[in-house]
Amino acid sequence: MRTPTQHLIEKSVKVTAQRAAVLEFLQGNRDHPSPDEIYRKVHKRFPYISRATVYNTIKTLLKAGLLQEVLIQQDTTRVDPNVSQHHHFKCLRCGTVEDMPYALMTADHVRKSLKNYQVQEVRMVAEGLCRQCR
Amino acid sequence: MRTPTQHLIEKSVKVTAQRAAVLEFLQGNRDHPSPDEIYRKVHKRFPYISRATVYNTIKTLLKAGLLQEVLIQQDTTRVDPNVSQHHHFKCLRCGTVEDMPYALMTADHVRKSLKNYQVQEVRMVAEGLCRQCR
DNA sequence: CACGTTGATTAGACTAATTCTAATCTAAGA
DNA sequence: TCTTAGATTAGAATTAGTCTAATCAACGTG
Ligand SMILES: [Mn+2]
Ligand SMILES: [Mn+2]
Ligand SMILES: [Zn+2]
Ligand SMILES: [Zn+2]
Repeated sequence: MRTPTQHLIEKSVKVTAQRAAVLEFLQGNRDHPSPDEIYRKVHKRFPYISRATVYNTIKTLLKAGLLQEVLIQQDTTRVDPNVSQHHHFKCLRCGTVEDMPYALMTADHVRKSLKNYQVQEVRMVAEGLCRQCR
Repeated sequence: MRTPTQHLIEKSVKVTAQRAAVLEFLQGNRDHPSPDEIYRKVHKRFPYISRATVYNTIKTLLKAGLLQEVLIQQDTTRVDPNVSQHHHFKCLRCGTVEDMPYALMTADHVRKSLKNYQVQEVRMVAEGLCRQCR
């Protein structure tokens, strides 16, 4: 299991304590957190980090392919350390966001129906009640 | 073809010149505009309307079922006078958002694969290049 | 068809998320 | 170790959207 530092080096990203701390938090997280959630959590263990650095680091990690953005709600960005292609399910009661398999709807499937377009990606969000909430 | 005023009366929404102007603009629009785009366009013909009223009117029309929100980009809301269930295609070059048929991926399809969840809705966004841009 | 009530409109203050700025600091290659 | 390009920082600026409280107007009632 590679450490956050090893991931950064692999991607030729300059290693700093802040970046490693953000990446370490993200790698153990399945909650699709917002930048502010990341800031508050990392800030507890590393009180010197600033919000600007969290935003900067998110951009750096996005560019390096270590992170992706998920479009789940309008008011705030949520990020996802699972960079594989997949879809999402959002519980309308408790708000949790879970992963769903990409096979449910692939870009290829859309291509078959949309001949005149060049389809590169497809994202799907299902909404309803999760196992706990229904 | 019903007028904006007739639509408002049907939905028991108090008719005002501002609401009719916003609804008239929206009904002739397939661009999934943002609140600010609505404000700027309506403001040209109706210079007395305020931004607050545009936001208020959007909420009123959403509640009345004459409008829906589409989650397409993070930075701003986009609204859709097409209130039927459907999906969207966003062109990565020119930014236009077009409608896609709901049949491509329905809530029923997801239900079959997610037995433990109670799926209420499903939204899909495909991205790529449109006919003009590819 | 004037009246009165209830709800709509308004400008501008406010909030929250994000970006920018410019001074300071530091990772890492030479 | 030295150097420097790039990273970090606090706080200001920006932007989308909400709130406030004063004014206005739609429309049901008489
Ligand atoms: Mn995910
Ligand atoms: Mn649409
Ligand atoms: Zn739940
Ligand atoms: Zn295009």
